[in-house]
Amino acid sequence: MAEGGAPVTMSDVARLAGVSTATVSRVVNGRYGVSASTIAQVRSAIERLGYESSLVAASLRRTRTNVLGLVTHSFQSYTAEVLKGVMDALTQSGFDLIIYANSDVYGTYSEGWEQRHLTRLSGTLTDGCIVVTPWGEVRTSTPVVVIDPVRDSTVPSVTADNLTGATTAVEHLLGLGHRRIGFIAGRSSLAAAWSREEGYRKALAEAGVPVDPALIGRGDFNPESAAPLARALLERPDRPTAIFAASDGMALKVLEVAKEMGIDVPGDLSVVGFDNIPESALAEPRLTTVDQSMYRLGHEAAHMLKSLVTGEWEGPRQILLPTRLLVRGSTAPVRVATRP
Amino acid sequence: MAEGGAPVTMSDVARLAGVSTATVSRVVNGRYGVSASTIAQVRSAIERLGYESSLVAASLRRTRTNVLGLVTHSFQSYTAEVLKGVMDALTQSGFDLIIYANSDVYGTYSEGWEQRHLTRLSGTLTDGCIVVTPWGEVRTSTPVVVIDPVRDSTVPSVTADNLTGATTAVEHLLGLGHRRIGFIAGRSSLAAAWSREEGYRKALAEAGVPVDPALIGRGDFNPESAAPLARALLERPDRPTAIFAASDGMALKVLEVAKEMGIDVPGDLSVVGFDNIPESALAEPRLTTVDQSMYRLGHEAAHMLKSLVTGEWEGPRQILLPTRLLVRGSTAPVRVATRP
DNA sequence: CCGGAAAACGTAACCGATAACGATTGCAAT
DNA sequence: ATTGCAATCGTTATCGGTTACGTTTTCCGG
Repeated sequence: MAEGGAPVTMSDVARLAGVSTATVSRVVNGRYGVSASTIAQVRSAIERLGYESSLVAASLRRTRTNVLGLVTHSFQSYTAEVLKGVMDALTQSGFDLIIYANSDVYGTYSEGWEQRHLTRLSGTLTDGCIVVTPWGEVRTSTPVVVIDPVRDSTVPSVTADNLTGATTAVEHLLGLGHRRIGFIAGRSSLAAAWSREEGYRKALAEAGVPVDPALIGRGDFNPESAAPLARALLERPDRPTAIFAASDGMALKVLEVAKEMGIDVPGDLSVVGFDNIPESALAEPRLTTVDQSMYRLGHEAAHMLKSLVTGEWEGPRQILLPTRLLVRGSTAPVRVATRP
Repeated sequence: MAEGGAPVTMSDVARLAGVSTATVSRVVNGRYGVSASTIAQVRSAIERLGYESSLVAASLRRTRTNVLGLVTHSFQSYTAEVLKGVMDALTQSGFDLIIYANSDVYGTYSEGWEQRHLTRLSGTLTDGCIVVTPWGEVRTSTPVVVIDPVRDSTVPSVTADNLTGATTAVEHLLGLGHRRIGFIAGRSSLAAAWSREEGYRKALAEAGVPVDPALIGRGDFNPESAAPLARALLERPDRPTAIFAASDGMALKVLEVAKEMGIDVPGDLSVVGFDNIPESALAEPRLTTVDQSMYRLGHEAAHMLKSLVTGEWEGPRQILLPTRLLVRGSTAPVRVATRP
């Protein structure tokens, strides 16, 4: 290794090879119009100096950069899954990936982060971007695919089928005999949160169970927001026999609160989450949840963005991916009615 | 949202505000020498147009960009932990983070990836870079901190105390009465792999147990590489009663092979891993392993890089972080000797 | 009312590369 | 020996900002 001095630029190569920078550029990009001997000269100079072209300078002038961007507000465990899916979709595609994360108030949702990140990247650096779970709308001059968009968004997006997933989850609880089913909602501006609530209402409606507004708590997907809501639900005299939380993070908080309050899960309370984050399989009891494959979300989003950039996208601009109910240890048949 | 046309540039702002781009630049960067009224004009124009400065263009001319880079060859679950640590260390620090990943042969170690990624970023885009588990040496013109460097590297680095960790792991096995302890090594060019092997040898030496070369298999940290090695070890007539694998990925493979061969873990065979990846807690039986906090590795690396960039680093350039043995279900006392 | 310094602002070079265009060269056809 | 057409290569403008430097304006005290 060498903590080498100034970075070697294209003009360094040009000088050593005795040609102009234009020629070096042509060689680097394999363009037509350079003689074999000149190519050899330039290549040898590049080799000697250890030159590598600057992504920044190139992207400033070029229209296409063959780099896709991804912006996210934080790195949770599911983010890694998304990234894996994205990378697998990009393998051998010729597109590299740049992920941008800014440093103010990491982990919390500062208004407009997606827009700031996006404009930082999309000016010239990237040909298009994937935005993971934005907090608001996004506008850009290059193609964008959103994973988990906001409600009523018309931006190209990839989402899990939250409606069906939530419906199935609640049907599972109904099938176990539960009738008083609490719900902890996510931030309603997000399409995912809204659909999950719709699924909850739909399943109840189809089973002829009236929706009790008192059993619905309004969280924001942040696990911390769920604790007081769970407590409030469980302290009610007519407390629910089951709780469906709109995210695993919040569901795990429910488990925690129940344990604190001495409520046995799944004996006294059944709990269902949504997402299937890795931690949910580690919980005690293991959490019943709706699996949305983050890997697939990332994979599809990357595939779609790639095609959008090259202009060969034919399919729909809003993709819905199936979900799957994972029945684990946190749900059980309701106890024989103890009501008067 | 709006799929707006061309991105708005600084000269657009200048034109609307009736000033030169130099003045806009001064306002944007809060530099001295602009009257209050002009500042207001420019700000209003920026607001109206929704202008945001291009990271690319700025970084080309500027020396400092306040962006740090990170390069990794793939996104495993531990990568997310590292990233969390990095981001937490960067919160409110004024440094943003850019992660670069290229698309050829994702997941496999193509020679020299770290160097390619690095030069893509370090030309002008970033002030410094973190490299996660490189495959070879790295040279750059900007500061670099390596997580898990190669052997005998002099680059600033952050590493877990692999030697002590491995020693402790083997001592744990010795304490359970094991004497024939197999070892599956990692790729020896990496410092981590080498130290873990040293720890193995050291613990045996201190216990007066001779090292049997036949009990050492040479893997490369890739889980797949461990399967045939484990099989070979376990098919021996004098097979080991315990196996220490240099990584959890490989240790999990050992569990798999043992199950295939009908060998009971931990009854007939004890297994210890290294890393404490999330999956190891999910295995059946749960894997005893040495925890190296990926979060802390990332956190320390980011902290160090930040200080190196600002030139205020005082501490050592090679940091060693403590490890912790997690005793779980895959280890048990050795069965009474069945030897003749 | 004037001189002069400081404040405010514009001009132009520049960062490292690419693209459009023009200039030069070589070789075959006329 | 000219002409014509490619192939080859250099020159220059440009991308979107930043910055050194020069010019103009403002605002004092004398």
